[in-house]
Amino acid sequence: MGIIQRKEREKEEMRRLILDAALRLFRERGYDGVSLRNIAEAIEYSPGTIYLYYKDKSEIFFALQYEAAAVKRDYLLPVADIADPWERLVEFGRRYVDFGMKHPDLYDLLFITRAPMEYIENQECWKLGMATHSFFQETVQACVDQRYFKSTDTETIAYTLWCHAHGLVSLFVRERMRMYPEEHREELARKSFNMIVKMAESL
Amino acid sequence: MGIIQRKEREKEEMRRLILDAALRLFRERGYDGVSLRNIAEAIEYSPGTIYLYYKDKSEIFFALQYEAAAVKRDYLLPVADIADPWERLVEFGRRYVDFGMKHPDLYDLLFITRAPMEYIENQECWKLGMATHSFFQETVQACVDQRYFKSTDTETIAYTLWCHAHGLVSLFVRERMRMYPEEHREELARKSFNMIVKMAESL
DNA sequence: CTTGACAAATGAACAGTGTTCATTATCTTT
DNA sequence: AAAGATAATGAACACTGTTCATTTGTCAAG
Repeated sequence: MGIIQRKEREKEEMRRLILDAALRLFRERGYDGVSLRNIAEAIEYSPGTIYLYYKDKSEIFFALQYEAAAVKRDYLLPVADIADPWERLVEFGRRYVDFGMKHPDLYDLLFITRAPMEYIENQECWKLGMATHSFFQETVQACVDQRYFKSTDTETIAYTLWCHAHGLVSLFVRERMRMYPEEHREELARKSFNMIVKMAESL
Repeated sequence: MGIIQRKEREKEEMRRLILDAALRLFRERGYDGVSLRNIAEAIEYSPGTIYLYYKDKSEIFFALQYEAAAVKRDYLLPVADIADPWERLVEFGRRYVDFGMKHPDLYDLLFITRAPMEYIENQECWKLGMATHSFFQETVQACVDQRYFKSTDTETIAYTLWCHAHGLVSLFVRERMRMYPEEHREELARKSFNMIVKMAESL
């Protein structure tokens, strides 16, 4: 009975079609700048069809947010193999920033866009994000355990580093670096990352 | 000839009425969550009337953004009197964060909300923001001149500190701290601020 | 093959949006 | 009081997210 499987596959392909078009449009014009009719037109279907696959516009957003979280996890996953906690931490940070710079639209989806956050916490996306955050915090804890820092306040250390990385990326993503010439921005970001690493070494 | 003055005053009062209502509504439901009809209804005028005072919705936004920049400047202005550059810098940071925490809606307007940034640069708001940023950078420069830091890369130091402060505030403002219990968030932010100050001391 | 049943896609319709503008009402000046 | 200027209106336009009766397409049974 391969029929229902084929149907399921076709449904999945349709979802992909919708998500790909939606992401491309969101990326270009932002969530609010894109209408469902735009998405429908892009995939050459009628507006009503989309509602057969996603119950409303926000669910498309959540689906994309989940995918963004998955991409981010895959981006960060390899650092788990690094044995030394300090090296693991630095590489984690470097990849976090790198992810944000290379996928500003996904980063925006995950950490900046206003979403009904109360509803999100029950979702898979939240679990994924929490897992990553726990891994980060555990890495900091490992550094603390091995006396890499003078301070032993793991939570504050982790949070402080996150603040810097998030600030770095989100100023970039939301175009608040216009006082720096375009071609210097990336270099400045890299320098700043190296600086916070140096600062953390003597923390 | 008090008439045209009174007219001008009335026009100004009308603008105030619109901006106050708009800010209140934006604060509650966000820029996209508020319609011009909502604003019109709130001030008990017809939708068309608003267009006699602001040419479109985004101009209301820009007016509010300018006011936010002014509030922020007034918030930060007093630190100019602090003679010691290091103390001045720390107090500047403290007030910057404080402003963001106390006026999340204004901070959002200034540093997070997606706005047609290309158009903004010619506006008064941009000048105001640039002046503040220059003051910040000059303070860092003063610290560098007096050998408060080992590093002499003023630009990167200033940017790094800004990244942290902005990350701190924007994670708070956009509700990405839900993994920390509500009642601990402010304390964590304060601890993190103190930590970055300590880190900067040995920079 | 044809038929009947089910699923998928449609597009008109509803209530909302930002914005414009001819019309109406109000106030100022003669 | 009449004429002129200014302010306010609300209907209208093209858009939005969303729903749903209707049409179209697919596939198994007779």
